[in-house]
Amino acid sequence: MKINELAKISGVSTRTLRYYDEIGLLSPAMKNDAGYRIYSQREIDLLQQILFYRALDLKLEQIKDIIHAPNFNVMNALKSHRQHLLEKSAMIQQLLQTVDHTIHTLQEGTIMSNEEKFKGFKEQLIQENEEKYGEEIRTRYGDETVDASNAKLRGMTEQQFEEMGQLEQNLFARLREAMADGSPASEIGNEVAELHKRWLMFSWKDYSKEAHAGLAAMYVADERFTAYYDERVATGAAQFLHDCIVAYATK
Amino acid sequence: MKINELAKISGVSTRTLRYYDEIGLLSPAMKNDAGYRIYSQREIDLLQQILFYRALDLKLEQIKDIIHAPNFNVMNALKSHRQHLLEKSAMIQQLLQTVDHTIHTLQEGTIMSNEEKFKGFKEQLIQENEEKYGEEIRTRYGDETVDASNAKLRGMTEQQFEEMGQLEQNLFARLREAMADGSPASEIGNEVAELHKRWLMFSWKDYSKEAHAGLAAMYVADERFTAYYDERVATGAAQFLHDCIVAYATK
DNA sequence: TGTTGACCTTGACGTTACGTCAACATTTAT
DNA sequence: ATAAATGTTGACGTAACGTCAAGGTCAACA
Repeated sequence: MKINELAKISGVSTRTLRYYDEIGLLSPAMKNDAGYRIYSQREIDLLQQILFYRALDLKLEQIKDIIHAPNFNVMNALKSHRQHLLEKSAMIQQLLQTVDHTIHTLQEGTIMSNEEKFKGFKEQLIQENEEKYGEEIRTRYGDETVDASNAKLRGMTEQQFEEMGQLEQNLFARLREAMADGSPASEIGNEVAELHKRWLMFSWKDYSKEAHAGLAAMYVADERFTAYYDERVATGAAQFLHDCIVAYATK
Repeated sequence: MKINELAKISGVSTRTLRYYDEIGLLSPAMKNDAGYRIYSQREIDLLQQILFYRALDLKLEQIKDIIHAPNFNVMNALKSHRQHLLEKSAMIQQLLQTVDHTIHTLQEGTIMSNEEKFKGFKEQLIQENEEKYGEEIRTRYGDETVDASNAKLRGMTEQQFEEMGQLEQNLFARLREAMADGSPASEIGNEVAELHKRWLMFSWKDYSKEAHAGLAAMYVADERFTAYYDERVATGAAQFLHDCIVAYATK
């Protein structure tokens, strides 16, 4: 029986059979004068065993031992292989959990575990931006603006990111002060608008007073924006910030 | 920051960093006059993202897209990766089941599923042989005989195995005819004994009339042997076969 | 100033189980 | 006789690095 016949009845490629010969896993019974590999019934049977163990995902080296070592302990080999599979399975379950968590996080913007830290945080912010305001922003300013914004956010360094956070805290504080002061058109109200602009510039590629005022309008029109500031600063903060920005932008 | 520093704070090898540079996944910010790779804060951040995705078992090519393609859909990538993991997990569960089954089969010699086919069938037969008659045969003829028999059976080709099955069918048919004829010492009874001898030779290394007669004695003494023939041929078949063999062996 | 040692570079091989040519020999069919 | 099928060996490619090897660079110390 020549190599092609064996390949056909066994379902493996001729390359595979040559490779098995090369590594000494399955050698032909003989070679004829032309150097052709000639296989006999014995090799068919051996190949069948080989394919059985290969289907269990054992390494060819291991199979070689099982098949050719006269008193090889197959049971031990299988048990250790079983252990190996179990470990692999456990790892995949772990990976699945992490992937699921990441997907969920991207979708819902939930709280991150410490492990996911900084990177996860940035991704979440991008996602939140997109999901919550992406539609409005896209409608108002076009796709390019949003994508560029996300890309810029993505490209931020950790340091820049921290600066952005500090700036926002600063904004919150000044906003509270301005609200206590009473007038959005005051100097402190002006400062609030400027802080907001600087904060915005971390993710905006181009700034315009119109766009700034447009965003401010959303701050009072969209309850999610409103809630964000009202929760973090004080009730009415979103409205007050809006007023500051409008005063600043029309100044 | 030179390559060793980045390697140390990130926990990857310098080889890995050079490789990432080579494939364009993470290039240093610049190279100094000596050709040293110089990394900046930006690369630290990128590397962090890379390692996060790598931990999810994504291919570096995929990570490259995620990190560098400006509007790459991370969500889709993760979802397809999740699917991939699920499939891998299913396969491993499948493998575990097969391995467990194989281990169990080796241990207990239970019935095989069709999947395990020929190879499994041979193993099972050896196992059955051992379990059912191993003790008696070992006692009567010694371990060598049994082990050699099993080894011979194991070394049989599929073709030989089929021949053996056909021979047995033949034996059954002639046995029925001989029983109808009435006398175990007849010519047809003689033929039955010869067929049984040929059948036996598939697993016996050495044949002797004494051993053949000894086995025949077991055919009537041991209910498991008796049942085997009585079920497959006719009631009293084991006894009749015994008589044929004795007549043949003492002829 | 020379030298040592730490650190850097590129280049290349090894890993696993084959797939995929390529160049050439042989067998089989027309 | 010739074309088609089938065989051979040889070599490269795959994924993500580990592991030398040969040689350049840099800071420190005698």
